[in-house]
Amino acid sequence: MKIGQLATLAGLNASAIRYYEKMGLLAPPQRSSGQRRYPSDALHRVLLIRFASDMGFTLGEIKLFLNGLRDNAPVGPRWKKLAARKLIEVDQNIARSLRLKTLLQNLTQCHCASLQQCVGALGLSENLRFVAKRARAAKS
Amino acid sequence: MKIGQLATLAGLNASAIRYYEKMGLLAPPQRSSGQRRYPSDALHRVLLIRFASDMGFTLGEIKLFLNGLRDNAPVGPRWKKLAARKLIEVDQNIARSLRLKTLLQNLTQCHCASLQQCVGALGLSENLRFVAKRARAAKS
DNA sequence: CTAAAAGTTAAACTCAGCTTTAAGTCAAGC
DNA sequence: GCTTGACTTAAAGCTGAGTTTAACTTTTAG
Repeated sequence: MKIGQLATLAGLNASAIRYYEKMGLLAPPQRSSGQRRYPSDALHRVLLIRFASDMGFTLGEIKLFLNGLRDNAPVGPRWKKLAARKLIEVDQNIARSLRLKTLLQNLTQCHCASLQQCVGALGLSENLRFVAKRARAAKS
Repeated sequence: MKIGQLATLAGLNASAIRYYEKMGLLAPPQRSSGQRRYPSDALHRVLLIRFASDMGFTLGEIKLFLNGLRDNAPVGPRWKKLAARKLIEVDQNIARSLRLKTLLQNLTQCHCASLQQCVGALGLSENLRFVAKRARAAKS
């Protein structure tokens, strides 16, 4: 299979496939007069990369557990550890998004003429100060 | 107030304040022998920018409704429209995150030795193909 | 008075995940 | 055999929201 076909089947650009190879996620395939020729199971591998990427893993993380054969730890436990950590991130993201949603709903439903009025009316000024305080604390 | 104090109170770096000014979100303040001197209400403005930024608005969007006095539309309705649109994005983000959470939970709880086995066992292969198909469709 | 801390600028750098460009080589159809 | 489309490379560009750097000036503390 040539790179264009693989890319089409995976829903990517060919440049993305080459990028994965360069980043060490995809083994360099055989070449036929300079051009890459992929075995058919390469598609599964690429789809797996896309899948993990869609799940929020960085390419670095994906590389870690796809090429982890040289490490001592078995692949399964390491992968589960990664997944568990990502699960925490996802949960935090959900919690944050829910808070944002509440705030946005309040803001879209209020009858103020300006955002500044809204913020005052909804008592968000304290929120603002709190956020700033936390940011200051986080920096020190 | 000098820029450092404003930055500290807002929980930002001074460079961020200068960046906001450069991007047109913050009016250039008075200067005293070349240095910026801010009135006390500048803090409120900066906090407002941070607040909106935390809510997921881009600086471009924030600029739009903070400096929108030259436009015809009143600030309130325009802001609400933006907020409503952002609300949709937030909802999509939540939905996506919830799906990811389910997948990650399944993956962390299964007993496969490798991710590839997991994907097979959980019937995610179809998912992968579906994702690829959607990606192909989205490109055409 | 002097040294350190905080201010100034423009321009370059950061992060991730690619895409685009330029300049060339190879393959496929007529 | 010729054109067109697909492939090759390295290097540069893109996005957003700033940060960092370098070289310099101003303010503040001792």
